[in-house]
Amino acid sequence: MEFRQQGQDLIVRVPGFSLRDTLCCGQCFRWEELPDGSFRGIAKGHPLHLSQSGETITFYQTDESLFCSFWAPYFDLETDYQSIRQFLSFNKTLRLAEEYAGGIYILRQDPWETLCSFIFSQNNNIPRIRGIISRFCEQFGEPIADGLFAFPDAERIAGLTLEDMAPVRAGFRAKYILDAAKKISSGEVDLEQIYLMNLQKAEEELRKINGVGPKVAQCILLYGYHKPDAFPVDTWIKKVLAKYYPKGFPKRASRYAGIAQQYLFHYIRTAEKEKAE
DNA sequence: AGCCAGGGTCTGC
DNA sequence: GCAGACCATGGC
Repeated sequence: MEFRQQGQDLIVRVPGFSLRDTLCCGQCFRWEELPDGSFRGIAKGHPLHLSQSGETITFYQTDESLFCSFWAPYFDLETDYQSIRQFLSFNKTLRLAEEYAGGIYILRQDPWETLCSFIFSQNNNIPRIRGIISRFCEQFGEPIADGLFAFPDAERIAGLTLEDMAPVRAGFRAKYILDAAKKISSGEVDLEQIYLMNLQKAEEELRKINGVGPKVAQCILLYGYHKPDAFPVDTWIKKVLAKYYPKGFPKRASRYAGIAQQYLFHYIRTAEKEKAE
């Protein structure tokens, strides 16, 4: 990864990285693709507009200090994904998935936002998850920039009633969000401590929250805590496991099982659709 | 109309 | 421990 300032923008070269695949692969729900193919979004209260052309990413209106302290870690630009991809390619299906979806980087998202996002995700589809989260932030988050809202903090949400949540149209998930907010803001569950825990303890801790089961917990650990061995199993991954790994997922991949999972998820959902066309 | 969507809880065996 | 009903909502 190399970068340089160009006027008010920051220009970054990241070979192998795909901005679109990274932002549209289902790990995050708040980035919007504009008609010109660029993306606009907000993370930890920082608004951003960026685009990709070839191996070059342009972070508009971004200075070096914010890039180094926040955006480079957020997009995980310091990690060597080429060697991870090579490591995973020992298996034929993994190699195909890696070749197809290897441009995906695993973001370092905020744990609280990730927790809520994947509670909203249960028994739901990606477009509707995006809509729910968008309404949630518009209703309860601070306006930051034109049309962009911060993700509301747990303390704010803990003070809401189910009635307040109605406009979000989250269905049965609304009560889980309120339970999460109460347990986080009261300190009953400490999101900071989870960074220090191993996978199993971390999952146990997260599952103290109503509406957080194994799949949601693993998503939070992978996308919110950047634990690359977390392995979320949803309906799509179940199909992959049944079809390609009836004897179990290769143990050799377990160190990067979450990244493999993300490649497989994107591969099975989009590559097969393309083939059908 | 019925099924599915990045599931979890609760009940009954 | 494990299957099965049930849970809101929207797109197809």
